[in-house]
Amino acid sequence: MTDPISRTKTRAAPRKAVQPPAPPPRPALTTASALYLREDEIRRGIELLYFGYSSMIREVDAILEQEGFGRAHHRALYFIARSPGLAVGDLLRLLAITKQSLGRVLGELQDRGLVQQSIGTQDRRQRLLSLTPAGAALEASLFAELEARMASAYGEAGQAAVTGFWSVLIGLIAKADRPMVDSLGQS
Amino acid sequence: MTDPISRTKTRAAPRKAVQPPAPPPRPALTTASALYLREDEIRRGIELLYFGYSSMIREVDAILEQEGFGRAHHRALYFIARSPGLAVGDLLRLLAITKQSLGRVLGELQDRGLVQQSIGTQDRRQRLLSLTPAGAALEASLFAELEARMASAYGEAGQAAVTGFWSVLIGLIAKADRPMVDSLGQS
DNA sequence: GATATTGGGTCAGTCATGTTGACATATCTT
DNA sequence: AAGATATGTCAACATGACTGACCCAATATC
Repeated sequence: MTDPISRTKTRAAPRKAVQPPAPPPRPALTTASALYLREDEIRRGIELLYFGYSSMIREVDAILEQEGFGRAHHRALYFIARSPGLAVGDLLRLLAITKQSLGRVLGELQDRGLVQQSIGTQDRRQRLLSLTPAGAALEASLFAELEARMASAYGEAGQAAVTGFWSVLIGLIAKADRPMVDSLGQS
Repeated sequence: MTDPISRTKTRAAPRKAVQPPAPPPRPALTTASALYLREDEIRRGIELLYFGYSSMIREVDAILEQEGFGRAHHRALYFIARSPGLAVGDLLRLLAITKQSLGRVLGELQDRGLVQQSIGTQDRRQRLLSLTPAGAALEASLFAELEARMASAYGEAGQAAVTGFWSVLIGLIAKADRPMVDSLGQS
């Protein structure tokens, strides 16, 4: 029993502590230094995106928990608020989840009287989603939190920074998906 | 049974389709128009952040799935790669999850031979985390995907935009958390 | 007009990742 | 010596994803 790696043992077997690893082999400052600089810039972007998103959503999570909802409910509320009359299929494409997953969330929102459906006018198979007054009120309170954070960040950074912020994010989105995102504004 | 709202019924009761909602009451173009403009800018930021993050992570998810891992494993790998010798407690603070959640993830990574621990030099209670060569290889392949996306977005947007991108994201992070994020670079 | 496709809904089971709460052990601090 | 800290572990549970298999109604196609 020299190297207890397996996790299948019934009673816990502590994982071995090894020798401290050799320090990472930092290259001499030659032609490679530009590449290292670039890697750091990339990593910084990844990290800021991760922590920025987490921070923005944190307070919203707290409100949602009080209401007995989760982020999934919020995303549905958000996009329905953004594009009233959205069809179920369009919402599915935006969220990129399965019909079954969305079905549960949407069902709960309808049963709580926050979301309602109407029958499509051109295509009667469609179900067009909209918020009830209660749904609009909840969405507004959630949006207010996001807005406060975002407006403060915009203000700190300035208008030019906001433009840059947008354009980098657009660049991250696959070209095929960009029309979908762009069309959210004007409905 | 006019309004089958309850979800407690055994057999499905279809939710009612209501009258199409009145069109949203857009205000006349008075003093409020500046506010509406601002709301749209805020919503655009929220959406781009959501879709940008999703898009960036998408291909990484595919690789992880092949390996039988999830995003949680990736986050651990990422931060250990970023700050070799990171203590468990520091990783917990970065991820903002519970010890038990991290324990499972870290255990799996160790059992698969991707992560190893060593005993802290100043404080022998600490367990310092580092990647094995296999772990470093997997992390590198995941990073390569993120890097490709991010570098392309940086390139499309230009250096000035990248600076703006960073500064808005920093603004989103609570001031108390900023030192933690900043310290990732120089370890 | 018959048939195929599409939009939406539902049941059932599974998985990944988070949570509380309670304890155990080794090490550091006072 | 006593208490605080860093880490690990067991157990039970919640959420929100997933796959797969069906169903109905309405539209499109041949």
